[in-house]
Amino acid sequence: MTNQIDRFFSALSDPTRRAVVEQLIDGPAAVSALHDGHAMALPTFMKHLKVMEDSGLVTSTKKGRVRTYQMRQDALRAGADWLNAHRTMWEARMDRLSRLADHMERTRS
Amino acid sequence: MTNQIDRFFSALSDPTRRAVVEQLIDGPAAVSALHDGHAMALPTFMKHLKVMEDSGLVTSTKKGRVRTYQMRQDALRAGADWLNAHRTMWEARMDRLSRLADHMERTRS
DNA sequence: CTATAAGTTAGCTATTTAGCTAAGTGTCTT
DNA sequence: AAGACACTTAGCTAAATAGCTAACTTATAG
Repeated sequence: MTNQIDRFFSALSDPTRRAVVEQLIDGPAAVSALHDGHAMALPTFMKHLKVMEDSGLVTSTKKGRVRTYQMRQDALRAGADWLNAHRTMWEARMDRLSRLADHMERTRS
Repeated sequence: MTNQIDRFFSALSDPTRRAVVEQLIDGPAAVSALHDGHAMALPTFMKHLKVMEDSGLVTSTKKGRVRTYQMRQDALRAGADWLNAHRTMWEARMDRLSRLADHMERTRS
């Protein structure tokens, strides 16, 4: 039942996974390079990578014994769009409210 | 250990909770008004509201027997900022790469 | 050809999450 | 004062998540 945007936000709700995004923005990297510096067992870390891949954030390809992860094109688009759209609606509403307050201020008996 | 941004993304990873955000953008609403149309028991629904309040997305106040929820000022800001910043970095990198590819194209023997 | 390196798979535990029902607490309304 | 209304609390279950170790597979290096 959980759809893509659920998985997207869920993937970003963990600091380990956000760190991976930040690292991958600088370019593709192998599992062990990504794992470096994370104080957790490799299989645990690999579960995070799987979550990220399932969420559409990243893709991976294997060559020889090394698997390389990379950001996916437009990975951050859908979530950013959702947030920007809703933030815009919210700010528009705040605007209307403050204009209304202004008006009531100016026209008070 | 889970920090505010974890909770923020986690709160938005559920469709029920995103629907509540959308409803609250139109203005504050009482628990039962928010609950309307969601096919789940009220206590279950209230847990979602608690998650949202803990995440900093919304606040609530109680007057008489009615509790009213409202969007919090700048609720969507932190998450939108994170995403926009990272998307920008990513797109800048893509730009550099495509300029590089161009250059190699033009200077090939 | 053996050893090491890079992942992977399997299987376990603890915690969190999402759902439920039943019963309780105040606050209106009549 | 009684009943209805709007939550709230308590306590349960099932499934998902995050972590671990141990053992396995497949490349590459020597």
